[in-house]
Amino acid sequence: MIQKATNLFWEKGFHATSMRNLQDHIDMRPGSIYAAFGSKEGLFKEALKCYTDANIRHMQKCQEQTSSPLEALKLFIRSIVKRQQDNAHSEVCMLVKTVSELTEDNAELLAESKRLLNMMEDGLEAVLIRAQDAGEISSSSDTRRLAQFLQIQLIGFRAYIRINKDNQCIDQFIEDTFLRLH
Amino acid sequence: MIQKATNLFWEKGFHATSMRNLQDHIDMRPGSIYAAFGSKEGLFKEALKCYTDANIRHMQKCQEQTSSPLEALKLFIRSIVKRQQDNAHSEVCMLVKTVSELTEDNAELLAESKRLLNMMEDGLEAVLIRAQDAGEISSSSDTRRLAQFLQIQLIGFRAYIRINKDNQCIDQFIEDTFLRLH
DNA sequence: AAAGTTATTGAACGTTTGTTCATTTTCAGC
DNA sequence: GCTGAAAATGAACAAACGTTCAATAACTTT
Repeated sequence: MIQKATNLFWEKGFHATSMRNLQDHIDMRPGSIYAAFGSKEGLFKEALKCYTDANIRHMQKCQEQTSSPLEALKLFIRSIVKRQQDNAHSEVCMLVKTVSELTEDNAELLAESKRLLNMMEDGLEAVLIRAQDAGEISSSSDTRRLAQFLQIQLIGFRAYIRINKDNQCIDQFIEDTFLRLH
Repeated sequence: MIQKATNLFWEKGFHATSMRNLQDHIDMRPGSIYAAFGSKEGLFKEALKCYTDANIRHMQKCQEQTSSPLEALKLFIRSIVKRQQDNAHSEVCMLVKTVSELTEDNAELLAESKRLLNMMEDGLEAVLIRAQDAGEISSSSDTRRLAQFLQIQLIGFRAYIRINKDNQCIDQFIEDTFLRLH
């Protein structure tokens, strides 16, 4: 049910999603929603959490599929890109979209989105450190910097797919990105 | 006056900017606005044009400041990044923000934003071709691909600054990006 | 200066917004 | 099966939304 709300918020954004839209989409009446979440902002905050949790789970799934941390990272980024390419809506990352949309008028949600994005970056770095321990990348590499680099690339890729859905150049850019990590 | 409207739309986004906000900010009454632009969408479309024109002019200014096309590109990207770092609002590119925010409910504005972003990419490629002619990058380089690459990097940089305003890592990433062009 | 044309005004319209709350329904525990 | 707490309902609220238009003001032309 929070899942459904998350998808609607993700697609339409915070402001363009009305409580009526949500009521229809998750099949709940206003009273119940407000009893459970207090406000539109409260529900949105829950959606941000739901979205981030799903992404962290996805990252873990990727790590379980291979013993190579670097391969897991590639799998992670490739699958996100592929899903966006195949999906009709072709949405960018919900956290990035939120950080882009909101202002200080919704300071708490804005700060929370930034916090979750930095959490995702920490997750990337954790895998990069494992790659370093496994000897897949140089021990002299700055893993924090590499995580920032990957974060920037992924954000850029997803925005570009949103703009030019049919352009298949991204697959090659992903390869190039990982060549640079070594 | 369109300038002022552009700035407000840029900061708050299409949906969060109300016609009342605009009336106050540009000091016009609803009747005049609707006589001139027909609708909120009409005014927003004009704002998109205004924003893009300013960016194209900025690119041209950068080219006038140096005889090296590659140096002009670096100047362009660095100045955009710097402005965003110094500015209190720290907004991402208005066109990217709009593409991220809007759905098929505003199909025309969405398509127009994508079109303008591709126009900007064409502008980047034009300078890259000049760089190629000047021998600054290999004649075997795919300038279309390089333009896509730069576009992706710039979008990623600006999103990252929006998330982590104080993190100064971007300056180094810009240097790295241009090392890769040779 | 009068007449005609264009631009500006701001009150008002019908919707839609986020939210509330008295009422009804649901479901334990006895 | 009755009772009391918990959850769900949906009509209703004030405020804000995008937009319209008769009335007024400001310029042009003669």
